[in-house]
Amino acid sequence: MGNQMTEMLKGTLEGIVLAILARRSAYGYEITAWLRDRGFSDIAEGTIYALLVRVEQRGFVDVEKVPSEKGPPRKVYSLNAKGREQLAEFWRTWSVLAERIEQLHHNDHRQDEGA
Amino acid sequence: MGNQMTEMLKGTLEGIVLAILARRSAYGYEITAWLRDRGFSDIAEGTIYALLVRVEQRGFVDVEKVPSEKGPPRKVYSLNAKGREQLAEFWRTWSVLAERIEQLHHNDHRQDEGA
DNA sequence: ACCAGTACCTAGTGCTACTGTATACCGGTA
DNA sequence: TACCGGTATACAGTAGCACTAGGTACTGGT
Repeated sequence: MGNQMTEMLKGTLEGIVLAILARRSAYGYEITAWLRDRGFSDIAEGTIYALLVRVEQRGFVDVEKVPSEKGPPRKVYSLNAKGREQLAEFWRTWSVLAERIEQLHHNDHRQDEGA
Repeated sequence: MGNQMTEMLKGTLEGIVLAILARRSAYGYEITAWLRDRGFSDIAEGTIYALLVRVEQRGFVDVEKVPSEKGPPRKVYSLNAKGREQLAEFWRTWSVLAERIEQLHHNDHRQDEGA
């Protein structure tokens, strides 16, 4: 993937996955496929699994092992209360950053205004 | 600073600084102060200097040493052509990411819509 | 002589995403 | 039977970035 996007995903990818899990429970392989369907073109599979381990260890999600007809058992993740709080915090941080950057973007197109 | 914001700044802080330099040339101490004035509350000084070294090594900026009446000489950075191209690339990447995330943010508030 | 403000620099740390590889289960096919 | 592709997870090693916590150096005021 583009190096720039890779760096930008740091700190946001976790929020993205939590947001997906807020809509419905899902397992790693599914999330990866979902992300690829949307524009997140080629997020490495390994990345998602590592992230899911992380959020599980932090207690943001509950896990349930569910047998699959098509392969090995799935680990289905559900967002819990703590995870929902974390997601809310993510949106707060994101909003602050996005707003400040959009301001810069604006000013970037018409130079000089001191304040 | 908040851990979340710290992680989110990875990959975006460079773009932010380039955007600042697109408006006018500046030196490290000045940029740090500027960022603190704006909402980027407590970005560490060391961070900015390290970042400036990086973008200089990549050839995105030109540097000029200017004596100061108030302390040691300043290293004034100016965005050059290559830097302007990098900044444009940054805005492209940012736009893609921000759009996708905003979509998620939207859907986050009214559940289920399959596609 | 000392301190605060200005201005810069650097080694080491922690966190995160990526790469590459390994494991395992299933169905289809040669 | 043997093999391959799709499904599904896991993990060790790598690279990049912001932060911490120092340090250097120049100026003016007390």
